[in-house]
Amino acid sequence: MAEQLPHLLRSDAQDNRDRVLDAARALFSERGLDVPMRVIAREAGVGPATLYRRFPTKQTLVDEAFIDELATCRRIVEESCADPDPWRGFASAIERLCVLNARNQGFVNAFMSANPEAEMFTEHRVSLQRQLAHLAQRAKRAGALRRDFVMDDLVLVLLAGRGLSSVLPSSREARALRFAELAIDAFRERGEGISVGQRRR
Amino acid sequence: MAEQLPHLLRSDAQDNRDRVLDAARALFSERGLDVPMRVIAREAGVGPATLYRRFPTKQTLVDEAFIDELATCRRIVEESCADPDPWRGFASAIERLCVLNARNQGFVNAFMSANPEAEMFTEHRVSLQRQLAHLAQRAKRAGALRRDFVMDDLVLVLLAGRGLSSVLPSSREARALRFAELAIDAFRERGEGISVGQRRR
DNA sequence: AACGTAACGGACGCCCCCGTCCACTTGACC
DNA sequence: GGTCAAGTGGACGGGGGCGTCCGTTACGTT
Repeated sequence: MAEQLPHLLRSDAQDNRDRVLDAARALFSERGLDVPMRVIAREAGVGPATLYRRFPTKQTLVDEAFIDELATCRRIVEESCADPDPWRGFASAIERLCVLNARNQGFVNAFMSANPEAEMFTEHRVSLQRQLAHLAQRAKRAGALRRDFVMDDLVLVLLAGRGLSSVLPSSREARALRFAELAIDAFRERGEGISVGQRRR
Repeated sequence: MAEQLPHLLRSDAQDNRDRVLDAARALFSERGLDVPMRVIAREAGVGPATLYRRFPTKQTLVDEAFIDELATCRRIVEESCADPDPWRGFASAIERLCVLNARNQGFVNAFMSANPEAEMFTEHRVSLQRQLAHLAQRAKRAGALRRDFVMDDLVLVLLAGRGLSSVLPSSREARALRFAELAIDAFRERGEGISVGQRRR
């Protein structure tokens, strides 16, 4: 996590850099991406110039700050792929991604849609999307995932999860879990009992 | 819609007021609430001062601009309550509210959470919430709505619907419909293969 | 047509945010 | 301990949004 490439930075510079990243992570997670750079700098106990020297643009800082979360994403999806039960793997991926999104306000915004020029993100995005697609296809083949499921549905749910940002931090996690539960139920293939009122040609 | 209280405003003033409201509605719907007042004024073909004279604060403008949508909300919920089929009423309310939210970017933000001091909104909110609760209870009693449903779930879905703001306007409506479909499926009581839609005891 | 007042809009001040510059400080190496 | 480049933070300029002031315009009434 802490950068330890053959210490090109002076020790105090490295300290400050780490403190800035910590502060950025905390604030981005708590309040979303539109936290002023000054606030991050003040929180980290450095001046604005120091912050800007390490991270020339706000985007750079955002990218660096969320590298860990990105790794978490990959781990979640990989563990889900490793689950022998296709449906449980699929469902647990959704649940854990929802919780992760709820915990980090800014992450989905940073990852999805937002910045098209962040090469690092797009690269990981396509990779993640491929794994998720595989996960979904496996679950569908097992007959557990609704037949009309498409990948866009997953994006829809993940994007929607962003909407519960406004709830107060205390209940945020519980909300995310409930939301995931509902989403998973929505995706579950329901038995042969065909319901009226849903098929709208 | 157009204010016609015994014309206290001069004709040109009334015209400008209407144009401002039209522009505000269009821009808020399309781009969300964080549209600069200047942009609204320019779009309406008036100066900033004129705008601020009619609507002393941005909040005032937002409130006025969304009065119609609020009425639409009420109508949707009332029509759903009037539906003899409990589940269909509940489901159609969700679907239509989702579409309405997708069509008007800023509306949910304006209505939910956002401004606690907008007395007009809060008043309507509690009233709407009561009706929705009735709708839900009726559907639950009919055995069509999942037993563990709570009102917070509905808020969750409506709030989440806000998250699909980022998709481009073209596919927005289709997304909203699909999202509503998923939400409705999530809420449907899954059970003994009973077909919902017609009252099943 | 003339007049008084409501209405208008360009210009202003204020604040917040971004990113940069520069004179001062401090860590690291001799 | 001395040296010096790397590092630091306060101050600056630019941009944009909000809300207001004031000289000018034009409605509508007589």
